[in-house]
Amino acid sequence: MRFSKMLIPTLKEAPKDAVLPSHIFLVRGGFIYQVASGVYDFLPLGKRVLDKVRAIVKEELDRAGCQEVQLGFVTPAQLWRKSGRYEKYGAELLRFKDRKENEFVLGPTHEEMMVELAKQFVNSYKQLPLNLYQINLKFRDEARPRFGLMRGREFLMKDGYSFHADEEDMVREFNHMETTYRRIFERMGLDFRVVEADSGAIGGEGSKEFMVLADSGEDTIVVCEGCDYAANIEAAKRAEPTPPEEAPEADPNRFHTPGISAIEDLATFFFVDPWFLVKTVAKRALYDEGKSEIVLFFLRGSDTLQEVKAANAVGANELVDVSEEELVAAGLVPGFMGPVELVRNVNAPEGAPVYKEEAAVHGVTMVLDEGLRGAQKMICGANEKDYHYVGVNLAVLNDARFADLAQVQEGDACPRCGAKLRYTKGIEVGHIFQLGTRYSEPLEATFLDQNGKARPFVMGTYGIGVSRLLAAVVEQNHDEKGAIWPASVAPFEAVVVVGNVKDEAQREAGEKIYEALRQKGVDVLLDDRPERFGFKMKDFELIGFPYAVVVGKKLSEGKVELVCRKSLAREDLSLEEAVAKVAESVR
RNA sequence: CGGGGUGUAGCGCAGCCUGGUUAGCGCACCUGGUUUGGGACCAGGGGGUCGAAGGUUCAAAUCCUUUCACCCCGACCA
Repeated sequence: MRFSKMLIPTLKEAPKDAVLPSHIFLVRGGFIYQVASGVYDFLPLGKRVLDKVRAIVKEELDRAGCQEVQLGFVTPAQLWRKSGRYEKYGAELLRFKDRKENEFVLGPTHEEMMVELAKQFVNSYKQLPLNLYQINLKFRDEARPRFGLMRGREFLMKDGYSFHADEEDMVREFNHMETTYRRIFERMGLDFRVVEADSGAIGGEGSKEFMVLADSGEDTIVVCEGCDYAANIEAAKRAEPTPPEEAPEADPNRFHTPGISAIEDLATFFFVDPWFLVKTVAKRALYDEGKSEIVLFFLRGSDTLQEVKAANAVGANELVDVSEEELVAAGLVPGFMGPVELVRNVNAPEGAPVYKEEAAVHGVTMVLDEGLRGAQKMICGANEKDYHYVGVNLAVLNDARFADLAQVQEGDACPRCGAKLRYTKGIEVGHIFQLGTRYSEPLEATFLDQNGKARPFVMGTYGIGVSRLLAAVVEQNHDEKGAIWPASVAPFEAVVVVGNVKDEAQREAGEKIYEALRQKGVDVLLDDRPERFGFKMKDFELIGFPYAVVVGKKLSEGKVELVCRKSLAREDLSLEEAVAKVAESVR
């Protein structure tokens, strides 16, 4: 391909709204063009990269035994109603009607459609397991698209779904997919971590995310300095923390704490570490069909509430802030809430302090963090204005509802090896998930087992953000001049730059090298534009082809220059050497 | 969805506050010439419903109203 014939509109200036390097360079390099909020056109260079990424994904999945299909981008609303997601998915689902007033949605993900497909054609355990995938457009009407391809509304995604006769086989495939995904991202030259992820209402260890490490990532992940433990902060665990100091000695008592309710102020007031305080976080939990309730989450004052964990603990779709007025209306005392009277205590041990009668609250659910189980000598709100209890033994609440609610903090100990955990940022490029029968059951997708009994498919689901990968690759491979593509996904593996096209000898040598590289199977571009040398080199650096063979002044000595985009190192070689070296380097 | 901001040539911007001839600049583009190892220079040239609609006025890019789009912070993100 010749540069002079290709539509490659490189820009000297960055678009004013671009912040991330990947966004800036993809636009400046002429890869993509924004047509609407969160919707991008792929120009020739962008399309080439996209196709290469897509090809790698396809190659590895096919090798892993998956079968590619392509489902309709436009999907009937009826299916979504059946699974209950038509309402639940919310505003992100783009709904519309055709001329006959039939309702449709643009597919944001395709569980329903794929389950329907399996239901239609898979009837027997003999047909299992089956792993179907597609690489197709998705549309999610994101509240706030941003960062170029990183968070678009329309995007290319690989979504796969596997069907199994039992849990065990599904887990086997899940692990197989993890291996396959690792290969895919390794081939793209990405530095990534496989992290344990939030598996939502399903729970368990059935969800892993593939995170490309980058400061600009939108997800916070917790990684261990000692072993390979890594988890999304929404799901991260830690070894049981050790108390920071001796527990404060205090007889069980009700203590006057006028106007003091913030954790910090209490810690100062009582001269104790926040570890010994009970923090109460009030939220309104939203459920299906517009139902909601106030939930009080209790945890150590030294911890903060992890909202995803908290939402999962009560099975809520979402947690929102709740106003003081609402709390008061529910019979609560904002600023002085504590678990003691609120959680019914039926097994108070001998010698437990006598607290006042259970507070007159209604419609409130309470959950305690695991870290408070059996905690002793604690200080907590007395559910009375300006009063706290000291010397509280929370063992009295052992029958209460406990869950992991606390957010893992930097410096906490690894749950596996005990080394220190720290935070890093990641871009989610893949997610694999043990679905179970979450969709097959409500959609009545069943098969007949050996005994001729109908059973719902046990499913797994696996996603890769294909267009997002372009952004992730650039985010991790760029310098101040532009992108630096790994050869495996580069729009071209090399460019031959003719320094001055009016110089007949240079032009001819350029053509010769270009042809020789093509003969060797190198995906090469010939920059034959009538531009000055510097201009072309800037474009090479901006676009980020892995190698440039520069035909210029040293041609008179029989030399051309090989420039490595990554190191920017250059070396003088004969024409033949340059061709051989490029061909070898991109393999 | 809450808060803030911006819409003027393909891109980046000035002009608006304080209304007044043909709406300007840089880059890009076209023609000719000189250049040719790090985003060249000279000369000439083309391109704009000033986001849209309505209003005020003798007169609107400029003031008012409505509306649309895009961006930023936050909320949200299978």
